[in-house]
Amino acid sequence: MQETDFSYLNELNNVQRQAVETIDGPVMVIAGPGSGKTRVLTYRIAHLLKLGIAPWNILALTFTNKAAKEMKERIESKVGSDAYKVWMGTFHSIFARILRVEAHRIGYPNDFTIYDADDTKSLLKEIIKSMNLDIKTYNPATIRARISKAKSNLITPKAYAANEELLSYDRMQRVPMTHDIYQKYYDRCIRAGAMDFDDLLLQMFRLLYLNPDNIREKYQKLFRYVMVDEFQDTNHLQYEIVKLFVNFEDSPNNICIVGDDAQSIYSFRGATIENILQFQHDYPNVKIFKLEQNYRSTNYIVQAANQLILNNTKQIQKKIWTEQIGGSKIKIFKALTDREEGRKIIDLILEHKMRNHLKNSEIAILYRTNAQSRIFEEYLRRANIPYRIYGGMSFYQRKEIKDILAYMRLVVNPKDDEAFKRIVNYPKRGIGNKVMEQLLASAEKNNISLYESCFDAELTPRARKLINEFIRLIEGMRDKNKNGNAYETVSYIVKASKIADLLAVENTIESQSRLENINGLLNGVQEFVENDEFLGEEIIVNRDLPAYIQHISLLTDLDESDKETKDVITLMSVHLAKGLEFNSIFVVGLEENLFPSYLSMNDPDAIEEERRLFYVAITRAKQYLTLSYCNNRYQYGQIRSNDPSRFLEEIPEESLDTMSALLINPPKEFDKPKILGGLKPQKLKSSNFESKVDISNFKADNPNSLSTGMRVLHIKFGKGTILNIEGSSTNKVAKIKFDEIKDEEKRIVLRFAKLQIIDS
DNA sequence: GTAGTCACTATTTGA
DNA sequence: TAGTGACTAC
Repeated sequence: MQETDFSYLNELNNVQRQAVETIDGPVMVIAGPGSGKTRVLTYRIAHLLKLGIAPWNILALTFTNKAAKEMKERIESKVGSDAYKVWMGTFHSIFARILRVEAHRIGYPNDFTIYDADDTKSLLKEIIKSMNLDIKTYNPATIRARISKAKSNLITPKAYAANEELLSYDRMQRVPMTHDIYQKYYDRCIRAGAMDFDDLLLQMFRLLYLNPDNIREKYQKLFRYVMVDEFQDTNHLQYEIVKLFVNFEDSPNNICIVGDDAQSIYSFRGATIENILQFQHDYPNVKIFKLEQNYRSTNYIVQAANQLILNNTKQIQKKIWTEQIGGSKIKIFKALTDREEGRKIIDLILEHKMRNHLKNSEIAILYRTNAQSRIFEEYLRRANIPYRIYGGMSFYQRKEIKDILAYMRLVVNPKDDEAFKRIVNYPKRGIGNKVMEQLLASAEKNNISLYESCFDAELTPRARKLINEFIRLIEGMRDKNKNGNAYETVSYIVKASKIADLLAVENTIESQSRLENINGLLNGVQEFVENDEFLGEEIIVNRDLPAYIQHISLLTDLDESDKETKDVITLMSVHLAKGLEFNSIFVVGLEENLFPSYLSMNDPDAIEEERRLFYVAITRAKQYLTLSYCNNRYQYGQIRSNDPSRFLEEIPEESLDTMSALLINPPKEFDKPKILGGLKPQKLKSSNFESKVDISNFKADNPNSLSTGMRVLHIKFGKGTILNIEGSSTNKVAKIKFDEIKDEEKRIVLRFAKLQIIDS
């Protein structure tokens, strides 16, 4: 090792430095937004390495792959490639890796598959139906949440069935059979060699707790230094696992947790701030460091955040501060409708970019629910601003990808019933409900998986023949996998399954893009196969198909982000934005019943969580923060009107740009001045923010008066030129090139379209 | 067994 | 509104 150089410690402020240097015993770091939390964690790990601790003796658990990846890269820049030998990753991915080696000790195959939310729901549905229960009463999504919560609280099916409190709750909810469903679901997962997301934690706990072959000691010895990021987001189960790693006789209790109670926004999935309080109780000699200096935002934003969070009753006292005085005040915009909100925000972004010389990548639009993204997407496209939407449908959730993935899963683990169900008749091979019912009955009778039941189920000759062909297909793929690497297997699957052929024959824009996605998947597999990966003491050379499947099962949309570092505007939910920062942030849809969500309205605790969520939203902004709301919004197909969000009132007046009122609609609408933290109604102008298509003046012309070459206005696409018109009188179709729609011209059916002639 | 139609309903956040 | 499930016709 080179001459040890600790000069990097000088790059830290006082508290940060203490948190980094206190490596022995329990440590708790309470870190406000933008206070250098990641910095502390990365420097701390780098420091441990510099002190000669072996990288594989360090366990660092995060909540997102992205956070782990970023930290690894930052540690690498300090200490080199040793960074990659640190056990660093999400709870789920680290535990999945351990279980891939140890699962056989607790009744699962090491090549277990991971059931995602869809798999779980589909299995629950099957179970509920098989019990002759009403699928509407027993909503699979609700049951899933219930089971997930039970698992997060270490309640096994047996414990559930013995828990009078839970049972009576279920009776009150008129779903008394929930415990039975849970038991059946649990058994079916084992039968299928599958773990859901919660099982990755629960089975990890079981492994350590049951302690076969003294396995617990092995990991207690290995992980000499344990760190947990975003501790406020851990649930009970996660904390219990961490304690099993750390607590043993004569343990030095080298555990460091980092978190911010004010940013706890995941209670819906079982996270509990109680863990932070409990931690102080469990480790009375804990050393606590509070990072309160904010290096991210201007004072207006920091003060607004401080004031806002004071409205919560439950919190650890702290006050964040910044040296960055001055800057832009917070702007608030009001719109009449959700569409107008979209239009205004995009207009504002255009102007904002010009005036402040911002790149697209410095701007983000944040919203409470993913459904809100559509309107912004539409106006961004119209304005020709490149953007990227996170959340919603991710690459690995696309149908074509999940189909291929299902083949891969069945190849690796033939007991995977959910994969089986998905592809047994895709592409169509004449195996329908009838045959499926027989297979299910046979599997149930013998307590075997569906695939296993294929071999000896009694079937009609026709079905027998089809099933045998299917078995041959899958066995062929399995052979391929035995001899080749993951890439070769997946290429073979794509070909042999005939999915690629099917899409090629279809030959639509849709199917083309599906084919491209499949190619993208293949490239991903190849990349995975070629890249070695470190973890622990040795290089993980095992880049096989099971490893790949596991890898992508735990990926999220966010993890794809830096693949293309294009200059685009970011659109995402506030939840996803946690941990990120942007120069300019737009938080939209600040209305009662939306943000805060209507589901939290009657629950003070839930309102506090919504407030923390808003706290997270505004503290993402470095320099510019803009908030908006509207009176009327389309929701579930009807217009609803909501009051402005209570959170707007909670922003201190000193932080607000009163000039932004000039851009708000006429006073007539402005009937609740108190909402804006004391803002008075003023003479207002809205002309700056008219859209390119002014809906109030729009008047469609008779389609028969249209002809080639005319300039027309379309209510959705804006101005354009008619290139030609074809078809008979009632079915006329016009080809129109719109000025602001890139690349293709649009084919517009005149019977439906509303076009106004602006120039003939 | 499959494809197409119609009616219904559930509306948050995510590893 | 959009996605899903049940039902019907082939």
